[in-house]
Amino acid sequence: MANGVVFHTQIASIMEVLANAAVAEICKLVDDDYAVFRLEITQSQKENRVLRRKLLELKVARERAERTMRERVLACRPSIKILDRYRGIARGEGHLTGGHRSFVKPAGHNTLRDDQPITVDEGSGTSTQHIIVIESAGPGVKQETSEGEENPLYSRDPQTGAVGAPPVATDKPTTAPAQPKTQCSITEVSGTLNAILKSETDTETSTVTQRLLHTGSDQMSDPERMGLGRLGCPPAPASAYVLYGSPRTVHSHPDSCDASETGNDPSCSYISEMDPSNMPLGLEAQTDLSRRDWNRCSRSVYSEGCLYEAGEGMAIDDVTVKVEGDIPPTWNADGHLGDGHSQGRDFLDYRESLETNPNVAAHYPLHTLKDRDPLSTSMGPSDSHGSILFNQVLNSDDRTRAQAQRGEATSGNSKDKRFPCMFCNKGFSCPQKVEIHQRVHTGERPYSCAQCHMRFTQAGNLKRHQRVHTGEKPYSCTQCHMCFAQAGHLKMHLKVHTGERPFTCTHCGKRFSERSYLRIHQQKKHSTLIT
DNA sequence: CTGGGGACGGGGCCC
DNA sequence: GGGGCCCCGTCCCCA
Repeated sequence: MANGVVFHTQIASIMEVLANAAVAEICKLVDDDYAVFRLEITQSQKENRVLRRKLLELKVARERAERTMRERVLACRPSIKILDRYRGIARGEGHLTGGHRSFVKPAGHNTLRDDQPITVDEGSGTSTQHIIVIESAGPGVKQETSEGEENPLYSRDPQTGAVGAPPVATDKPTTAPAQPKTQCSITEVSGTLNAILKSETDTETSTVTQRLLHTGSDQMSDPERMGLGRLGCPPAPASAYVLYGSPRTVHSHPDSCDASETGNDPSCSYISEMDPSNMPLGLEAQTDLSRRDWNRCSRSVYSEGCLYEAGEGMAIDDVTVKVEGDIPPTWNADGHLGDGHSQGRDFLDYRESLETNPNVAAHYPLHTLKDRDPLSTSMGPSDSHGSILFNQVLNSDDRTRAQAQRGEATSGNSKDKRFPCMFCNKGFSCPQKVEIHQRVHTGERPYSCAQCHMRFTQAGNLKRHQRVHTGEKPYSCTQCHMCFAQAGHLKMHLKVHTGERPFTCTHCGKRFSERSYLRIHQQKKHSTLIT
């Protein structure tokens, strides 16, 4: 019995020894493998660093090459290239996902420091290779007209008012006598270019966005006050326009590229730094004559609306475009600085106008625009309403384009419609029609509802709108007891009773009472669009 | 399907 | 008679 106990004890001891030996062996193996593994990790990390460095070098080289290429392209066709992208965006071909934007910062605005580059996504939004900076600074000067058609108003010295004073421009191309009339001349009447698209190298300006501050006070010429005054509003249509912007001068100049290569494209616009002290431009410098001419010549072309994005850090209170020469009034704006919610329609691009509209090149003889007394001249700041209006402008631009695609727009060459829109070349029978139509482009809404302050481009639309407040529904259905505020709605409603469905889907044969229903159906069911 | 608004053409009135 | 101006009707889009 005792022997059995001893035997078991010995067995247990042996087992313990063996177990310890096994554990020790395992630990040794693990340690060895761990050391090897650590060594491999270290080597891999070193390789990763090397590869990363190489990748960075390649990326930098690629950026440099692309930048060089882009600069060359901009040197030839500065306006078109960048705005091509904007047009794509405006048409929904692109989407602003927080990168591809234009920035407009007012003078004295602290949120964006001068010369502070803003990296924006460009093109497909997959890379951030270039920088577009739209600058806005203090008062400056832009006085330029196309060679040979100098307008005394436009050539007026902003300080002295002297007619015919040469531009302050210093670039040779500006004064090149060989400058043909077809070269673009981005002209601003009384002020300066407020915003420019500038290449990263700060050597070339590709296009311009102009901005006017519309104010009713002649004293509001101080740049700082102007900047703060953005929260004000253009109080009256007849008041003067004041422009504030960068102390730079943009020159049109003979294209450095082969003229035949550029064709009808606008020439390059170069920017040169000017001494702000030498060119103070305030409203005081403008003569009454210039103001009158400004209003007379171009009032209907420009926006009087206030477009604001309250609290968004950026406001587009008054988008005004003046173009003389072959370049279209191209502008774009994004009221959402950095919020990542920009939609493609937040851009407005009239570049297309240039491609088809020779009238842009010349001053369209707009009829004298009387200072009408709209039902309400309230043009005050409208917080979010401004963005709504802005989008409506853009939407209407798309709509106009869609109508043109359906052949509803006329070319303006017709004898009966010999008054073309200087933006889209659509022809109208009389200048008043053109004026109304151009509000589509300018965003001007002179008719304001006293009840809700909604604004309209046409008096009739305001009148129709006011039925919303009055509850008037003068159009009643004879088949039922329904009443409508619009005749068109009654007409549409009657189709319910008649069963009329004139719009047929070409794919499935389903019929609809309205074109919009058919369009929605085809989009959903057939993924196609009707034109 | 309804309701609201954008845009345009046509017609009448006045100068 | 022609042009400017205004009003109205209409079509259309979109929510």
